[in-house]
Amino acid sequence: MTPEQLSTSLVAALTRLVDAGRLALPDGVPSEVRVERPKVKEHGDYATNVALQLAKRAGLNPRELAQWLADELVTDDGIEGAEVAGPGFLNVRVAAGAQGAVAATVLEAGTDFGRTATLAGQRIDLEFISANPTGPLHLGHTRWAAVGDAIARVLEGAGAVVTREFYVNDRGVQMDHFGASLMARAHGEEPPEDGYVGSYVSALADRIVTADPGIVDLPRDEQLVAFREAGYALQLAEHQSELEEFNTHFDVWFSERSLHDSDAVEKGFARLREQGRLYEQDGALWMRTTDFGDDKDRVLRKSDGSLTYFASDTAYYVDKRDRGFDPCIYLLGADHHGYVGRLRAMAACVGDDPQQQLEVLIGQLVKILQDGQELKLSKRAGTIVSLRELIDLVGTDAMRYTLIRYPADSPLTLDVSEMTSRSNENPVYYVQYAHARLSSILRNAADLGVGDDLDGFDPSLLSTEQEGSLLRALAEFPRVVARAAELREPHRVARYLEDTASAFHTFYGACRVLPQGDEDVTDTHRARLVLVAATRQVFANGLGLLGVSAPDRM
RNA sequence: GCCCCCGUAGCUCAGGGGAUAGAGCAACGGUUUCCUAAACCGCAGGUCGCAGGUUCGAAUCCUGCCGGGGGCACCA
Repeated sequence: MTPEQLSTSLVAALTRLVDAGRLALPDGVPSEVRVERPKVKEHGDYATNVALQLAKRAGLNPRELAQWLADELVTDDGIEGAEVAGPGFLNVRVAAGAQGAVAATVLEAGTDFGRTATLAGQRIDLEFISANPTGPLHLGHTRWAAVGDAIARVLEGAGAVVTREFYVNDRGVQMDHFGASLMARAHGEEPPEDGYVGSYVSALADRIVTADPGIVDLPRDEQLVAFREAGYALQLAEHQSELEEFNTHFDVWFSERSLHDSDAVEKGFARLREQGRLYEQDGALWMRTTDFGDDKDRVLRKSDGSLTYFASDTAYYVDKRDRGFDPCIYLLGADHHGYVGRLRAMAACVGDDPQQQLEVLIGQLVKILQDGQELKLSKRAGTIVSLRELIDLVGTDAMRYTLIRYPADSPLTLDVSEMTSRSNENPVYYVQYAHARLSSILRNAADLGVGDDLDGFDPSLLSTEQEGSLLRALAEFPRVVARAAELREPHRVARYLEDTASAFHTFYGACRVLPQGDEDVTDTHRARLVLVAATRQVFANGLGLLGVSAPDRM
């Protein structure tokens, strides 16, 4: 019996009470009843507070209503007992057979266990990182890479179709500063005042000159462009290969220039004009974002004829919507928080509902400590902890997991020594180890000729406390994934896996799975092996949602 | 001046109306003739920033304040 099935039984019980005229609910029977896993075992396998919530509306005593529900519920074969407790909680004990059947449910679903249809039909655009191609990806980008990618995986787990996009700001003055800095370094000069000074600039310049020695002899104007374009190409390629190595795949690398090369910007303007949100003043073209709560109108085309970043952003959004995405999700760093208001206003200006089509997730910044001192990250100053360095130091799995297991909207402080530690201080090993241990049992079982197939599986043999805890943990997985997708919070999956790993390790310590010595293979061995196989499946699926590997050996 | 995030164990952080507030790390003690000890078991650790309010019930929701981080505006 899964929590979903219990919830369904409770709704059915409520419906029967209403149909029998014993219960009157002004708002009707709720479509879903929340069921939770109690913290203490005296409170049963599952508990619900539905009686407390409905009693007032129904004009009843909560305990009385809970008792009626209990009486209805126990007519179900899968329910062993139901008791009223406290002010009106209903504590439910599930029959061992019904609970053990969860293992079979998991195995039958296989890699699909955990997938739901809660977001089915949605086509979601998820934009994240979107770093300028003027320097390496750093720790902040690394957080969005891990979290953004995990969000995409979780959304897909809930049935959505997701496109992951990286917006490349390859236009504007920053690019020229970048080109000028590369050129200066190639000539052994200091970068200009607004230039980039990190050591990576010199390294890039060297690579460019090595590949094309004649570049330094070009006229200054041409040379700057040549350096800019060569540097752009190298930096972008580096972003792409590093992110692939970090197990973060983008479906679309969207160039800002392409918006201007096509008619996208004009299409954006046309949309705004249709909506009556465009006007000219002082020689500039404005969007009337104040119609939708922005604190001032925004310039799209300056009086000198050049287009603002916001013009690109508007065109980009319109382009996404024209490609059929709903909603468009942006994952932005807290340093871009001031941008949210005008993005929302912009979406409204083109005729969308910002509550529906546009969603901005603000991620707080990451701090990194080394020897108790904060490492200040600055592309300009060249003090960068880059994605490349992090992958080399910590490894993709540990780095991804560490970043994903915290909610993105909570500020995060990581310690270099802790992150670089490959010891068991890192929770990722705790979870991966569970998978490795499970795999090992299955290998040994194969050697002993004990099958984990479902023929003759007797779920009622999984009756110990530890087996029950583990089964309930497994049954929780689909709800966790659905909730993580709904809230865009993949850290819930990581925390869930940690809890489930604990339940498994405890089970492992208490329950012998395989026969010892010359013992005969019993149905209990076989049942436990089914449970082991099911548990391994959940870890594999869960780690997959985080983009973290599930090793068979450690 | 306004807006957003945060404040929970010594440290890093979960929990975001429900029963006795949790995990990891750090500290202390124990467990391996037996499926992976990267594990398990035990012990210890808390005015959930402060003050009001909402209600059967608040760490959780509302208001105010304090503290930390970030953003916008203003000034230049």
